[in-house]
Amino acid sequence: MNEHPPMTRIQARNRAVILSGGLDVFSIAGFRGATLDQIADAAGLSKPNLLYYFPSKDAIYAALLEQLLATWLDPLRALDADGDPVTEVLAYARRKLALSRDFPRESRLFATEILAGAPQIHAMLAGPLRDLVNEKALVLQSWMDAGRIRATDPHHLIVSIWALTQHYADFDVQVRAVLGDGDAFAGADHFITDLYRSLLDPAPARRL
Amino acid sequence: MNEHPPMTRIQARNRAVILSGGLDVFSIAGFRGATLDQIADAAGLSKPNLLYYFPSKDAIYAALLEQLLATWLDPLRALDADGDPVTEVLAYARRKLALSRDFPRESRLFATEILAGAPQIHAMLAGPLRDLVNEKALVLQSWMDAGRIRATDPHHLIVSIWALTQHYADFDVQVRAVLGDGDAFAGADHFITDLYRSLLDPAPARRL
Amino acid sequence: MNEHPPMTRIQARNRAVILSGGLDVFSIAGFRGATLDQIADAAGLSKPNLLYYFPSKDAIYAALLEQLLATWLDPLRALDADGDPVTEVLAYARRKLALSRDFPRESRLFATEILAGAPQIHAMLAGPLRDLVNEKALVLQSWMDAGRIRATDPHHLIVSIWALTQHYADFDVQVRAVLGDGDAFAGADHFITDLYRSLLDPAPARRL
Amino acid sequence: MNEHPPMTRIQARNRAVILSGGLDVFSIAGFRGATLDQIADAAGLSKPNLLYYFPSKDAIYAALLEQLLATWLDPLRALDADGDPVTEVLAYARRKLALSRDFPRESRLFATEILAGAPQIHAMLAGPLRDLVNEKALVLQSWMDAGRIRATDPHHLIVSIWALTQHYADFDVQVRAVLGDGDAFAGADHFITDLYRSLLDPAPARRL
DNA sequence: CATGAATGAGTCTTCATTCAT
DNA sequence: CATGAATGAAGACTCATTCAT
Repeated sequence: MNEHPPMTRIQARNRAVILSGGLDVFSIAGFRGATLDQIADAAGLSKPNLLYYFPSKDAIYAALLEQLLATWLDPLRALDADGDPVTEVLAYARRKLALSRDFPRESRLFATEILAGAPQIHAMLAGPLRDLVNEKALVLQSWMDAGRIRATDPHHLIVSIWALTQHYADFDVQVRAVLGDGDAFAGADHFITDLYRSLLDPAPARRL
Repeated sequence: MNEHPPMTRIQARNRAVILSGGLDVFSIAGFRGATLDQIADAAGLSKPNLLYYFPSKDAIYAALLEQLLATWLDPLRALDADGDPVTEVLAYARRKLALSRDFPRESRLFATEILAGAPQIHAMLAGPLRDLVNEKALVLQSWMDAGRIRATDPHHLIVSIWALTQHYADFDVQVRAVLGDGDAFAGADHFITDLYRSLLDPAPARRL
Repeated sequence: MNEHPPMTRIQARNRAVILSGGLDVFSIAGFRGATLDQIADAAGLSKPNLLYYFPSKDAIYAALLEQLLATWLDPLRALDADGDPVTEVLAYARRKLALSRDFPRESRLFATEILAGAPQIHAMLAGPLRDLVNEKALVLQSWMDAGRIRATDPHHLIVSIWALTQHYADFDVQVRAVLGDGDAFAGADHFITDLYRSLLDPAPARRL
Repeated sequence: MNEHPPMTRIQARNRAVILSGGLDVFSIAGFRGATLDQIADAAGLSKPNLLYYFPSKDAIYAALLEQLLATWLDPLRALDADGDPVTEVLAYARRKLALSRDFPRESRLFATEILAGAPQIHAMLAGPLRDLVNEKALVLQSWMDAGRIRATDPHHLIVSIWALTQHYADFDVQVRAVLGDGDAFAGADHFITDLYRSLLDPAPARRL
């Protein structure tokens, strides 16, 4: 089942530091803007040693994206058709926001890739992502049809959650410049909860 | 008052053509990813000729950002403390969305700059932008205090409008992959209007 | 008819010196063994300037081979079915030998390419070269059938002429070590003439 | 007398395996074109292990050339001044051809070395080889003087035998492209025998 | 105003070789 | 005896920029 020889401790460690260094650099500079020198510095390894573990700059980038995509859709996948509608949507939005808070570099990596036209992950967007979104949009639609949440466009609802939650990671610099250097995520959590509860709650007794 | 010699028609035209080409390229590839060759191609000029009109690659980029920033805050500036609160906020959001629809390259250019850590425009973020946001947040707060819109965090309200509206330009590739190639902005306009009306309208007779 | 813009004098000159420098280096070191630095030195240009005129190392090599192949088959093409058989064959061998004498670098370039497995020119060998050899072998065969030259294998006859004549260019170092530094080609010319006259002349009054 | 410690069976086997792998690679790619990775692959050993048995890439190459030169001159050495002249020369040419047939990699290795200017074996060419050729040329000359073979240049005679016989190994790719994939050596043997009998036989009753 | 020519400073990648175990 | 790990030096190629006309 495992086609590769077992990884030694050194291999595992070095691949990890390289990926972490790569994430640091790629998430700020994008693929083209990043240099192997920067990544090697960030990883604390020499440049040829980098290429001993990964065959090329592309391979590092590809490994990072693969690793990212493996978990990127998890929050949406967890949206449960059998749960309470408002609770489920709010929980999804908060999970997504927590992901941005805990993995801002990954979020920015994703953003740079999308901004560049998604050369590496276009297939995933048009395939698995689209399918998952359509599936969950049906769930949302069924809830709306049953009057359990207010009717609105389910696709745009999902997209709006992405936009809002990722923004706090991706536009971090701007957010901090405007909101100050405190924890923007706590306030964001409140605001986003408030926002989607207002939109979705069919019973307008809104304040908690 | 005009320190530069008067610009000939050719000069004006070529500067414009270069800036447009630069916008094409920078907005997709980012600063480092863009090359003068690509910009020259996009502008239909030779590379040395580019550098006749702008002293360097940086200068083209800086000129684009400057041009962008000159109008970037206009929609927010236009938020009128004397207008009807809900109407004003919704109008602001829709103006911002229209800007994304009509100037997606500019939006992406701004996004790449922010993602890279805003090396060129940090001062503007921490200065004029922050000041304007604080000023308008006070307006929003006064409306909330007067019960004319529902109470929520005015800073996050503004940030959320940025996030939502810019997302449709910046993450265009992803949005199209998920929503299809139709006009996402029309649906976004409806959704965003609905979303903020739900949040803000103090009288819960929400449906139109 | 001419799809390229007309070449300036500088372009023509620089392309020529690059090709000559490339010939110097490739013919001794082979493709892999040659470096752009060596070629740039031989051409008297900077390395980036080399790549201003040719897009890559491969392109220089390919241009040299193309130039070579354009004339490589001329001596054999000139073998005239209507001429005197012995005269024609001897003249062909002597033309080929003269080519080796006058263009030893080209001969060695061809040799290194063949020794490496002919990665670039295999198609030419299996196509035009094979066809031409078959055509001329038929001519030789008809002469043999008519008793105008002695019967032997016409294909091997042609191959042997290649082997003998090219050897004096390709194995120049060895030939000089054994024969001394004098003009080996003069002696070769006599010997080769003698050799093929002996083989082919149907009338055994052999001495001249 | 034996300065080296006795070689274990593993040592002997691995040195042999490395030399064979090196021969595979060097004979196709030349010295510069060959990489230790390729040789290690061909030998089925790891790269550092290669360098446990040979101190450097150069050393492998040098060992191959040394091994080659040890037997390279044997066919010519065996030319017997006391034998029948025509028989001796034909036998020499056929031995040399057989060597090319049976050891084509060695022949190509020699060719790449000569084409590169014989940096490693120039001394051998100008010394032992030259001496041996001169010695055998005297034998040939004496036969000519005695009228036992026809008079021609004995040095060129020897060189021509090298050229013809080695060509079938070194230019294998070209020969196969022109003659087809059959056994070119059988035909070559006939042709070469015919060629030199025609040249040398003093009694013109030539056909067998 | 425009462009062909040229280059120094990178940037990715290869590779022979060394080190440590 | 064997190999995983590491690297300095070099090599092909890119690119912003300068020069000359």
